[in-house]
Amino acid sequence: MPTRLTISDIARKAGVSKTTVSRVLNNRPDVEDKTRSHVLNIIEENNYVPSPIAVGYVKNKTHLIGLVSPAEMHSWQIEVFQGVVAGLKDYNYQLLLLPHYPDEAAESSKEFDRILNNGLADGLIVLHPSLVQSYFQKLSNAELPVVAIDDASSLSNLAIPSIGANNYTGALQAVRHLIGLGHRKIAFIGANNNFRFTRDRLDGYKAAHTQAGLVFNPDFVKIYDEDIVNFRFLQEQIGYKSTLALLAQEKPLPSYTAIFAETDEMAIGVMRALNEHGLRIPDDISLVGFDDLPKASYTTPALTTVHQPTREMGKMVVKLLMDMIDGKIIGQKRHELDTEVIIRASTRAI
Amino acid sequence: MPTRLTISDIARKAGVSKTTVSRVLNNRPDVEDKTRSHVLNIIEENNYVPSPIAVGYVKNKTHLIGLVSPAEMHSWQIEVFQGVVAGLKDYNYQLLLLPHYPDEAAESSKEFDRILNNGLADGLIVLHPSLVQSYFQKLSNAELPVVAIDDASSLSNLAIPSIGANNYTGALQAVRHLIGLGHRKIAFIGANNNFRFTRDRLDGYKAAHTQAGLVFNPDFVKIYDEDIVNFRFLQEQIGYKSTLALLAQEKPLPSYTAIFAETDEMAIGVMRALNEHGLRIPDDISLVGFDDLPKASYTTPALTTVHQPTREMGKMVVKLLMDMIDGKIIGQKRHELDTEVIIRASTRAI
DNA sequence: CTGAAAGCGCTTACAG
DNA sequence: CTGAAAGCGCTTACAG
Repeated sequence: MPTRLTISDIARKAGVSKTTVSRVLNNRPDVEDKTRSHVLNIIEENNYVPSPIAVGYVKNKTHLIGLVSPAEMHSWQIEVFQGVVAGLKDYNYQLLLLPHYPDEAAESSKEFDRILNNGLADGLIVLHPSLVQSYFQKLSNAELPVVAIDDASSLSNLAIPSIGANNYTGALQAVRHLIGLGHRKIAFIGANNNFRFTRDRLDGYKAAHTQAGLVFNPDFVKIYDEDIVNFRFLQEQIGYKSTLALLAQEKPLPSYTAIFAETDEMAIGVMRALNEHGLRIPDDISLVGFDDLPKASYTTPALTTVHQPTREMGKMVVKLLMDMIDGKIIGQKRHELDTEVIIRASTRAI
Repeated sequence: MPTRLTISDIARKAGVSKTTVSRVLNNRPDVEDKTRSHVLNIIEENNYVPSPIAVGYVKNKTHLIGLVSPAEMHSWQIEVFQGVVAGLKDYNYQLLLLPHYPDEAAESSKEFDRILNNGLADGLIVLHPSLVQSYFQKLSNAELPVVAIDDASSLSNLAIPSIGANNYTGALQAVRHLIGLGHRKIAFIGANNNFRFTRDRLDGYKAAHTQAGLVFNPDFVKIYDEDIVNFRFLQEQIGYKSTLALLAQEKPLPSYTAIFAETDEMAIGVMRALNEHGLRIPDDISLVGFDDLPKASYTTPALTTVHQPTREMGKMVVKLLMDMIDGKIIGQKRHELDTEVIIRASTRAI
């Protein structure tokens, strides 16, 4: 096939006008059956496919969904991403990647402008929790349908609908599990609460204490306070450093018998720190993570954690965006999906 | 911004013709400096960005790269994928996902036609080892630049350039590592050799024996022969089942002291089978995998394996495709990148 | 039910 | 150095 066939070629071969071919292509009712099947035959014979770029151009609709994410995705983001891809199966849309490269953080506003003005996508999915607020501001002003996944925007009441796990309940369940095992002194390790999910998980931790009639000890809550530029690479270190700080408080042995880490990556850092101090999991200290990353079942011991329905979240975000594009929905709502505690080998009764 | 500005708006505001604006936009030299800077100012002031779809349409170039992959990517594919994204940073191209959904395998030819005729991408990256031959045939006939990653096409001499790890040398190194530790009887577990990489790894295993003056025992080579429809989900099972078959051959104890598994996923299956039979790694049997997946360092014991430079492969595939699109290269070559044995805890001297 | 014409937002010869 | 006109491959009123 040297040069691609156009609608004119098909019209000529079929002996009809381009208009009629276009009608057939778009399944318009106002075409005689005979004409339609004849044109369809010609199309079939010649293996003709209309140029998507021409169609997109004239219809002002590309059938492309832009996915804004860090260039280097974090394990959790990849899971959601795969859910998005799975969700797209049911729609006649394709996914365009709009990665954000962190080294351009300095001029990130410009970089984000480039992404936003890209003009190629009919809608945007934001899978980038640490996206700067000003960008969300711009997004919410844009005419483009946008939906976010576990984002920071919700903290400032921007008009962007979002989807996430029920982080509050998830944390509540996790800590309840520990309490159910007899633990009474449970430490919390997390990052600063610039993120909605970090805040919610801490709240869940506190609520579990309250509901069980326990008072949590603020000394046992380690919030890593430095600014988190690159959340992906810092998490393990946050877990590690926070645990060291926690251990330094009580010598030689800590009084808490369990630790709830805000993410699995942090939990892995916790494991490393405990290991180095000769503390055994779960014999000396029980440990619960959050996220249920694929690697959570490969740690030693396998990590008890809170499962997030990442695939479902990906699928749901697609459906939501599609509804927005179709004008069926004027979003702005927050949707939360249920979590589940996955009990593995890092927790035990005392 | 209610309606988007067009080049005509800018031309009017600047008091020049659309042609001149277009020249400025495209950095053509034949514009007076004064005119250029004036137009540039107007563009800047109005925050004007040319419609990529219109530009793509008229230039017949979308600046989009299509990535053909399974909808559900396998850990190794994700690593390469991230390399592709990283590689794209240096080019003015964006990535369009062209996932293949396996349930449509029945009519996969049609499904692949849809992808191929998509017409939106200026070039294609195929990250889908089990892609059917007929599709590669079509790809090689298409006018579109295509480059594959560790594909099956090379087996049939199709004219598609490809990139992969040096699987032969990688396997050679892995088995040499075992031989260096004193192992003399080393089993091999792999899948059928419909894939170039499976064949090469087996060849490397054999070569290591030959070069060391050892004869390998064909009874110790377990090739899982059933057709592999969904490589992702079967690997762990292949490792598991093949190990069981291997163990059934010699009772109660095997005479080999090490196993080389063709992939890390298979190695994980091997671990499970050995565990169930009360054989300890590495005390009773040493184990080496291949791929160095992220989870390889989280297994118990941490897996000694062959590292593939997946990020580099991703970057390289982008560069190659860009050169092809620019007409700098008429590919067809196979490129291989070096591997490295990562020694962890699953191997030891005997 | 069908077709001629205009137009989407750009670029590219062509002419000056 | 600059602009008028044609054209890329479709769709969409409009007229019949």
